[in-house]
Order: sequence, then C-alpha cells, then structure tokens
Amino acid sequence: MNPFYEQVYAVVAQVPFARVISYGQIARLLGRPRGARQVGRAMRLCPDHLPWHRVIRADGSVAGGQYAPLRRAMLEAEGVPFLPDGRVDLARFGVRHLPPQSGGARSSEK
DNA sequence: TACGTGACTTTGG
DNA sequence: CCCAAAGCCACGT
Repeated sequence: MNPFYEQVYAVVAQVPFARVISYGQIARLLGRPRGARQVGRAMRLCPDHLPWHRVIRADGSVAGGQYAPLRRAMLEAEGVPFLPDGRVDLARFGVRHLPPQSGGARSSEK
C-alpha cells in the first residue's frame, strides 16, 4: 500500500469522538492539498477499524454515496448534531488540528 | 500507454 | 443563495 493511504488511515484514526474532518483537510495534513479525491479513494477501501464515518465533505455534507445516510446516523449516535440542511456544523465539530481540544469546538461556550 | 471516472474543492454566474 | 464549470490526482479498463 502506498504511504499516502496509510497516512490517511492514520489521520482518520486520530480523529476523536464526536468530531469530523473533511477530505481536503486530511489531504492537506498529508501535504497533498489537491489530494482530497485520493483521500476519498482511500476511504473507499473502508478499513473496518477506522471511523470512516467521521470523514465528510468540506461543506459539512456527508459523502459515501450509498452509505451516506448510514454514516449520518453513526455520527448522530456519537453526539454530532446535523443541521436541517443535512450538514454538520464544521465551525464546532470540524477538527482544526490534532489532538483536538475544547478550543473553538466547545459547545458550552458563548 | 491512453481514456474515462470519481466517498473532492474552489471559483464564477 | 443556488447551480454550473474547471482543476487535480490516482486507479481501473
């Protein structure tokens, strides 16, 4: 397997509970700002031990084609609320840097 | 080796 | 605010 894929899996595995990240975000962390699609391709392999359901689009909408609704349910089960638009509030649940802390993502503030 | 496709992102109308 | 088009990278055929 190419190192890039392993890197993608590593990042996704580091994503904490009740938190989401976008394909482009992961790609950027790996040094491939244009590799968002390749991240999606890597996710397509769907490693069972990975929280692949925490990986969504940059706009907050859930991808995954046939499994999109399933992933949405999994996220809600973790405590990630979905907006009526069918999107996640990346401003509060979008991981900015790892490890993620309450900084900016706290639901008990302002 | 070349063409087509896609779990994406960003910019323009 | 919503819709459409272009750009990019890898993999499959």
